[in-house]
Amino acid sequence: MGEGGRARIEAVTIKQVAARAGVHPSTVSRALNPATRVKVAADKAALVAAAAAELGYRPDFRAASLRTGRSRHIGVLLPDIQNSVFAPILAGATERLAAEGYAVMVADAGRRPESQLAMLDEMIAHRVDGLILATAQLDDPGVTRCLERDAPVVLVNRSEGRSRVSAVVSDDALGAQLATEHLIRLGHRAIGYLGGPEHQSTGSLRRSGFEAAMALHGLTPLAGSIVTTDAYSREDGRRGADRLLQRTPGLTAVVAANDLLALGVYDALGLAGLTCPTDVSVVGHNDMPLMDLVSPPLTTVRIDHRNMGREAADLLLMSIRRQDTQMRTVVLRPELIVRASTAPRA
Amino acid sequence: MGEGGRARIEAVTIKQVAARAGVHPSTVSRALNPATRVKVAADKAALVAAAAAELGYRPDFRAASLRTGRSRHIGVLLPDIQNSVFAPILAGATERLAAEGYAVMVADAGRRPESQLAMLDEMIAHRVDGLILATAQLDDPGVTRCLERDAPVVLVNRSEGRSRVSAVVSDDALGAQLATEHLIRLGHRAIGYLGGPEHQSTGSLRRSGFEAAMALHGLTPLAGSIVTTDAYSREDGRRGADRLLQRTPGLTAVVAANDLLALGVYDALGLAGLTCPTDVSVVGHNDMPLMDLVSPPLTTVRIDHRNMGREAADLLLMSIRRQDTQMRTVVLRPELIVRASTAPRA
DNA sequence: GTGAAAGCGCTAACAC
DNA sequence: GTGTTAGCGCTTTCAC
Repeated sequence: MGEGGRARIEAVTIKQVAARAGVHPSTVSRALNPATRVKVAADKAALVAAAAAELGYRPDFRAASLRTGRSRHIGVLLPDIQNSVFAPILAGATERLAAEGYAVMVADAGRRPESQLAMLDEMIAHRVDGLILATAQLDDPGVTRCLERDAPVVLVNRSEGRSRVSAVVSDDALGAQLATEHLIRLGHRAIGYLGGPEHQSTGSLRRSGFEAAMALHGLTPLAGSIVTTDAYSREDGRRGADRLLQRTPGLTAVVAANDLLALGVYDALGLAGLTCPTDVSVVGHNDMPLMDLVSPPLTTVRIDHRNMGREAADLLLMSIRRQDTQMRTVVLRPELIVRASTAPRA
Repeated sequence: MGEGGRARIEAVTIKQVAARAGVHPSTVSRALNPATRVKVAADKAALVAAAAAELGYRPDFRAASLRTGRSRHIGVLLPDIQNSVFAPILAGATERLAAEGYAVMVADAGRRPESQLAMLDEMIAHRVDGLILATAQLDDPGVTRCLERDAPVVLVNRSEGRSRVSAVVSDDALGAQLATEHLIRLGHRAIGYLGGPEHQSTGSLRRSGFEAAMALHGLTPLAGSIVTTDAYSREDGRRGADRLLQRTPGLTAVVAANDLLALGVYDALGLAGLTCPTDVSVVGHNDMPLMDLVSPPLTTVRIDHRNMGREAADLLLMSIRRQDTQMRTVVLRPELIVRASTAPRA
């Protein structure tokens, strides 16, 4: 590659195009920008277009950005790229953003707030025009930082406690309620709950949904039948389910706050010599890919994460363009997907 | 947010820091850059650091980039963000890249070469310092474009036919061979092959591996027992397996070029009233997440995709830094993971 | 060791 | 409608 110098992407400048077309650089700029093309004579515009095409000219967005103050970059902060919940969110967001000419900077920020803040600062240093955060906690320092920096920001999947910024989330309480009522309808009474981190909206709201559904049907959770975990992982799910089974032996069903946790319940049941759904019914949350293929196929609550990503991008673009300065929360409706991990109480 | 103007991330400039510290902007630049810090007096450096911290100064990478010619952006082109093979690749790459101070621009480029080229051009317009392509075909126009543009590029997961650029791939032929020999060892003779797209290295090499293994053991594939698909999807897998079962009724085992295709084989077997592994053994390729939980747990070939992403990032960084101008191909060793989808021939 | 000055490639306000 | 000019925020060569 190249002639031995430092590796660098070759660049044709606006000046070279101008020289070739025999016009001034600003005319080239105007001719190439759809918004200002009307200001330039048709024949010159054609000349410019031809010259640009011949030279393979691509405007330098960095330079334009420096001048206009808009980078056409959006930062997306994810807690875990490999968690399959976030892939469709990212896909939905990039779909919308790319269509609008925005480039997407992605960071795998991890679970620790400090590392999340560091990556957020990094993105701000790259002068992104706005941010989509999938990392929010109920009280989130990243949101505070964005507010300080006056950076347009939208939360996705998880919301904040005090609603300081726009967010796109699923109705997590409703989802957990649908899951719980499905079990109640199947005759279950001794229903355990395996929750996620309580400092995240998903963890807290889904638990509320479970409790609300139980109360609504005059049921009181048995002592020790609500367990929360530190993270949404299969391993944490297994450990949590172990505790649940040990503390509350009579359980005939478990509502898990997340599919990964539900798979952990499968693991724990297997280890305890129990069978799902014969001995214990299990419901998950998210409807991750392949949940129809695990054994038994998981009854769960489907969330349209791809659409969630799209909506978040739309909200962010509106806020960047100030078409709408309004803070708003979009709540998507989840759907119960009944499969074979739930059965009538024996 | 803000005082009603257009949304914009507030910026503290080097000038403001200089004014506050009572020094010249160039001194601030030198003091803040680790490489040039030695050139500035310790007391002034401390003054600058304090001023920068107080103001919350973050250098504008775009401006620096314009000046230095290096954007510290890397573009990653994926054919499908939602395919779980690419998430760990992206995670591994961002891990390395972020550690080295590079921001990652990601694009979901789709399967069509035209859209891939368009997104590639977009990234080049953003003046990325280099590119990681997970989209490569055996004859890839994107690679040609990068070469024309003199853009540092590394392929990941899929390689090119003529090796024009560096790549990090799994030994796909070996993987398919391991899978096939495992079946042969179990006594299977009538082994079918369900392949992926032939214009991709994975599709072509895995098929060769299958054929090589068969030949090595004196076996000849039955007529019609090799079928290829247009895409690595569960649905294409089901259709392909239908054809396979119909054309070659006596098959007792199937090597699939990919886990998704293998799951499609499960679907087709179910539809045909056959059972895996009792009637037909199945082997996949990739060891996607959850393949241990599907029913039956899938015997497959594990590839360390996260490490693949890391290695690709490393190779790219070396090429950008010209520490090593060498074109090189890193071939990772895959590993056979035996689970319950394969059994001795009945 | 530090300041002055130029300039990366572009856009936009201004002149004509 | 087109050219001129200035400048976005930074780095880096050149003086001193």
